[in-house]
Amino acid sequence: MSTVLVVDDDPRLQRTLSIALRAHSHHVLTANDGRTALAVVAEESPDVVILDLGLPDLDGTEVLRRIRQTSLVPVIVLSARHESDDKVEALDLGADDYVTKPFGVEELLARVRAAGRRAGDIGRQLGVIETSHFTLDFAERRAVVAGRDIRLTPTEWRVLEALCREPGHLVTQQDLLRSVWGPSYGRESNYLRVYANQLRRKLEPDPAVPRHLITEPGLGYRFVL
Amino acid sequence: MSTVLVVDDDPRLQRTLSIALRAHSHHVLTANDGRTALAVVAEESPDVVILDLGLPDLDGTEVLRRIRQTSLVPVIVLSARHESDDKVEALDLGADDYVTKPFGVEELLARVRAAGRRAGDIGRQLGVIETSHFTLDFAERRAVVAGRDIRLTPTEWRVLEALCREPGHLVTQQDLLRSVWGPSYGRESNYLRVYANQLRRKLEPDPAVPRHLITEPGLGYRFVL
DNA sequence: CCGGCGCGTCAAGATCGCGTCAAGAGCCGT
DNA sequence: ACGGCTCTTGACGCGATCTTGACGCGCCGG
Repeated sequence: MSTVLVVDDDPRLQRTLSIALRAHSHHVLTANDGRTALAVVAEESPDVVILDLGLPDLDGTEVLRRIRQTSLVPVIVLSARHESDDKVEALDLGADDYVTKPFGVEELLARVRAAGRRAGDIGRQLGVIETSHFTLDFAERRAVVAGRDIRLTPTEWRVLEALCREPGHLVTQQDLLRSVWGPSYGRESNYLRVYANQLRRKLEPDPAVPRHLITEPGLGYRFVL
Repeated sequence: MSTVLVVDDDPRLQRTLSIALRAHSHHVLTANDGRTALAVVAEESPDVVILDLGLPDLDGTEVLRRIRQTSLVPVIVLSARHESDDKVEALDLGADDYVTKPFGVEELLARVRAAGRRAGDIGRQLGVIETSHFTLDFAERRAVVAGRDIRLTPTEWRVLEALCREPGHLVTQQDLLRSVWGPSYGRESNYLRVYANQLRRKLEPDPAVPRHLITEPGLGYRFVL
């Protein structure tokens, strides 16, 4: 399914994890120290990294920092229970999750799946969305409506992204506001009405009778292909 | 996913909680004292509030009381004291959960998830309800009756939610009124008759002979599949 | 047979949410 | 500094939705 890099200097733990991960059909890479880990991340670009903070050569947080300089790969940090400061630091540096030892293998597997899923969701670019009337290329930021190139503003693109992540699904006003304008905009405002209007004018065949950008009164909007 | 407000005057605890919550992909807002907390609740309408009772300016219970004057947001109360009086008082004032310090971060995270679920995703838990004649998708707010998409109003959905929580079971008029129109509407009124009527017209094969939305005279209504 | 009670039905008025417009502020490149 | 493009914000009208009151009908007990 996915490639997981296990970074740990304890051969026993490494072995246990490898077996468990392979049993769940992950591809497993291993590294015993920080330098090797960095090399493997660079060479193989794994989908998930499991990183023990207690390493022989480099400090675990240092490894994490360097990984983050070049990669957004999800990192799950392992640490002994008492090193809570490390934990805090690791998460600040961009770890995606932490697990304190001792831990159950099942728990770790669940977190690997979760991390992979989160990354996949983020990484999954919207690519191209096509309807009978217009085409949206999110990667290129190009919109073609009825054969003509149309300019959309940055905010319009972001609204569309939030709506098109799951075509056909309802997106609540709150979700829309938060993913476009940030967490603080949880309440109603004119934004959505104005931008829904704007988008309909630019995209819909007949803005007065929306076919793709559907409003769900009191709830939010739905984008249908 | 959801926005959590952490109200605590201990910077260390605040930091730990923030990091843990962010690691589980919540948005985090913080407040060091009661006044700020009230302002943030009013301005940002978070999805969950974690409230420490020991605050510098206002008494924690007072903060809770004022939050409840304007908002139904789920509140999880933290307290160092083992005094059960506080616990009782807090729960009376409308706290949704109560955690005594010291506590495990995982435990708190679980309670945040639980609180968020109770409050936000009421519809989502119901999933899809299907009968021989119509299908209701509460998450997507879609109703298909005899193969056709039917539009239901927000209040109609809320009534259906209350009815469908336990298909086949009797739901009393009081329960219905309370869960749709709020705690103050314990008394009889026309609401239920009007909306039962409305729903039957939209959903029943023959509104004159209800097969799914059954009246229990003097008691309430029953939804049967 | 009669009267009360509870439910179904209807319709009118009040209210709410959305679409629309436009003015002004902020930002950027020139 | 200037001009153009965006974003923000307030105002307004309209249609959908909610609320409320009135009325009729059937059931049940007196």
